[in-house]
Amino acid sequence: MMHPETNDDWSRIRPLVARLNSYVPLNNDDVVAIARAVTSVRDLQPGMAFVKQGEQTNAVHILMSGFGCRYKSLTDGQRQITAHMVPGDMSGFGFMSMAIDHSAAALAPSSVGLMPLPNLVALCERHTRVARALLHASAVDEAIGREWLINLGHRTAIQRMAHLFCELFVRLRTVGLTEQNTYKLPITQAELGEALGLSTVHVNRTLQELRRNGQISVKAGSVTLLQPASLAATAMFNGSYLRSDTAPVATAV
Amino acid sequence: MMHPETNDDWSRIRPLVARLNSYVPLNNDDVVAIARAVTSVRDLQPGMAFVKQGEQTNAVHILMSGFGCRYKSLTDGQRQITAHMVPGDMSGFGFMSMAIDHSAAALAPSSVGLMPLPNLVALCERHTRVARALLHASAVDEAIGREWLINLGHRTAIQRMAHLFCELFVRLRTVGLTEQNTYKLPITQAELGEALGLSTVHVNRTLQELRRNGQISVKAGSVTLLQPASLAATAMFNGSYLRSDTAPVATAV
DNA sequence: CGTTGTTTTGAGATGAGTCAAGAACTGTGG
DNA sequence: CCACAGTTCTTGACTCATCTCAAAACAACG
Repeated sequence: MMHPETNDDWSRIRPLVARLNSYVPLNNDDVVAIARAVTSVRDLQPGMAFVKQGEQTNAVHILMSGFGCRYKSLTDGQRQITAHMVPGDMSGFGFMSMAIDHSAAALAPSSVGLMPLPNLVALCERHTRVARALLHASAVDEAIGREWLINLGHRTAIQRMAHLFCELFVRLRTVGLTEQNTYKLPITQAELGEALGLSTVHVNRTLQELRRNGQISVKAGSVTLLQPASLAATAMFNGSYLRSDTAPVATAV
Repeated sequence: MMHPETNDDWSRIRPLVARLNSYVPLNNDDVVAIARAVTSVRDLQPGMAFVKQGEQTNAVHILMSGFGCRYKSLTDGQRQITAHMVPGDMSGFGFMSMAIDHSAAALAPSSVGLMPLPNLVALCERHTRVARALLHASAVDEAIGREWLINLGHRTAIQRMAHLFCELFVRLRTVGLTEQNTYKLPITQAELGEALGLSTVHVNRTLQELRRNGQISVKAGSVTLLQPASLAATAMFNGSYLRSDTAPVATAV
């Protein structure tokens, strides 16, 4: 008979653990408990939704690998992406007896784990640190949403895009998915536009401008921040909202 | 010696209770416990902040009366309002050991109550219904944020404004602060613009258009929805994200 | 009745959208 | 290994929603 904690289980929850651990240091017990609370994991192709608007859910979805997003479909057939999901992110847990107002889907080949609500509750009760880390994570998610609001409300196309690249860099670095200043971003320009509230055409032109400025390079679904400081400056990016430390003014990127 | 529950205490938490009760029916015990968990109440003049970016807090703030907002200040001196606060709304509770990323202030003369974190925790532990209602409320707050993202990302000026007027109508009705199709909205056009991501000038012109269409009337800080259905249509407003019922497609407004 | 903040109007500038078409990939089957 | 179909990316020309600047009308308030 096989033990539930295989190597596989471990690597699967690594991003989640990395993220939570960045907020509240966890011990081995905590990590084992998290691994045990995740029941099933399923693989998704790009475009497949794992949370659907209007449904009710009794489990929390955790992105284990790949890349995803939450979005709302609009009446005119368009959609607005309201958040990106990187490995270690989970869908909010405030939707118990409520029809959920948005959908979530994979943007790249991904795997998604399920943590049934009872497991989550038990996990939080027995592992205070995990509970605090989860609360912290959800506070950061909210803060990200607020920053997006500023993006759409006050920033120009180039600022928005630069800001998104900075945000994703920091988030992916937190879960150990960056190499130097490079990370995988396997999404189309159209999808970028759906998140940034820009037309595909304008996304393209804006990307060109960032490349022309020597601020980033994009090839084969990978983004490299060539001049992180300059990029952060044009984005008016200050990463402190993504961090747990209480430093009032954090260094750029 | 005076009993803690005076008439005053009761009327103060009425909006909060109304809101929570709309999500999960509460009994008298629950209500009394909520009233007791609120320690101090303080009055604020327009413009005064009660949550400040960068601070840490060990209490939740509850707007008892008046009108407020959360916002982020930008480097260029502008600010983006990220959420309106109507009576019964509370500041998120995910910021325990964390520097908060935004500020909150009164937009009209308001009173704000404090609920220390220990009280909140005890309240949730002993009153499951209240805990569920609070979670529900915070899920609705998140949903509102997502809808704002769509506002800024995909809707035109007139749609955004119509949407905001619909949203506020439903939210204020939930806490019993509407009369017929009228509610108090004691904020300036400039402040409207800060929420909608529009210049003051354009706010003005957009308001005129809504008036010319006979969709709303605005006088002396009061808004009246003259043609709610028409307004909801131009806004592409569907209020189901504000409600607790699970009806898949709710009626407009 | 002046001072200050808010609303309204006008005119010109511009960032981003739309439409349309061509180029460059990507993967697939012969 | 090539040809083909389907995306995705790129470019150009034109339109338009919204912004900016600037000033006037109005309101509130001591």
